[in-house]
Amino acid sequence: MSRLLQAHINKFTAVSDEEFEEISQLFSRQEVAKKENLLEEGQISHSYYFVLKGILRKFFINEKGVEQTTEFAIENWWMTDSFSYINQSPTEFYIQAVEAAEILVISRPSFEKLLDTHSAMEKYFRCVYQKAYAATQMRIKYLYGFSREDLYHNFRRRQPEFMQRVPQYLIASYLGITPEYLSEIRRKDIS
Amino acid sequence: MSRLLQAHINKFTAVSDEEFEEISQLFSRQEVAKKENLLEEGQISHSYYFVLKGILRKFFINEKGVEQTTEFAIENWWMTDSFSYINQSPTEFYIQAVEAAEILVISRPSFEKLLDTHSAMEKYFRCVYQKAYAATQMRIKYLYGFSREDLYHNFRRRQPEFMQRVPQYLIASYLGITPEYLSEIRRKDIS
DNA sequence: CGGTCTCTTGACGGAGTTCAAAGCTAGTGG
DNA sequence: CCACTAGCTTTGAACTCCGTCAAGAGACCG
Repeated sequence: MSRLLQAHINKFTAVSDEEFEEISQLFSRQEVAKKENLLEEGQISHSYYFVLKGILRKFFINEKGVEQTTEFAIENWWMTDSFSYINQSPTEFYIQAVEAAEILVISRPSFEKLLDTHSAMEKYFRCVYQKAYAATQMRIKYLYGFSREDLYHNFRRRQPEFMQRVPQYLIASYLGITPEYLSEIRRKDIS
Repeated sequence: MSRLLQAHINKFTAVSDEEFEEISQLFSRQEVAKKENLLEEGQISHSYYFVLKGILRKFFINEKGVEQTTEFAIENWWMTDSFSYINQSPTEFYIQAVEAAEILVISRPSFEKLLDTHSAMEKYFRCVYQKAYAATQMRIKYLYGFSREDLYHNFRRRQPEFMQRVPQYLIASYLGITPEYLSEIRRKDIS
């Protein structure tokens, strides 16, 4: 059903074709239109998403009513609001498609079953989380140590694919700066 | 040997006394003096630490030569530089005891063995990472959405134990503000 | 006690925001 | 396939939060 997920799992652990066949039964495939919300503030996060194609973003709305993007997910990335998912508490986030996307969805009960019946998946998700955690740690380091301008240059250098596929006001939103200021930074670069 | 770790593991999964006996063979106990470094910039992170008593902190030194604290760990918390630990690359961080501490240490080879021979531990660490990841996600949300002043009030409300046990200049370092500005914020609160 | 480490105070400066308005671009319907 | 509109990007001026520097006041440890 989805070679992409199978390949991703096999990067971290080994599952046979037969086992993956069983695993993939627990997922469903879904198309998401541009700007469609998969999750909205106040809801409880019941699903886990794996991106096959397209881009998702996670954002919240701050006190001033401004959208703050905290995470992008492209092909091969997992996405959910873990906090709401773990505690089954109302989320403070939105998950939205930046561009039309194709995803795999697994519900919480199925996810539990997945982990209980396939011990390889415990390992897989341990690795996925470990990596995601390490990445966020680095992210926090950057948020602290860098000026907004350096953040932009760093982002540009490390994630060039996002620069091309994501509109500028969303990059500003991800970097925690205003579109106006981002525009100013870019002007400096060119001249 | 350590009831604390056993209890923590049993919060997420079930291990018998006998199994825990085996598990605990892989750890060693260590005392850390105040201000002693467990890890220094440029080294490779070979160990994972579990705090039994006291406080550790992780920090890096930014371009201006200022220490930026990115994480505290108290009783029942795990600590390492995951990025260096996973990739076996030189770390950019220091890990230091804020106050005299007592910790459990497990080396990377032992950690691998732990995961390979005790499948319950895959589950345990999957849960630990999942939680840690969710916590960092929230942390990033706060770093974006809040002013430095709000960050302080939020920290004070949510982590009162740290307020009491950690000196103010370290809290400033954790919040990413100067001790001077933290002092100014506190003054406003009192009057 | 004496010295180092921590916390406070105040004047000044700069990075980044806010607000308002104008120029672009891309999608949509006729 | 063109025209129109809504959404995106750019510009500039005023303002604010927070950092820097310098100096003084406590507080803790030997």
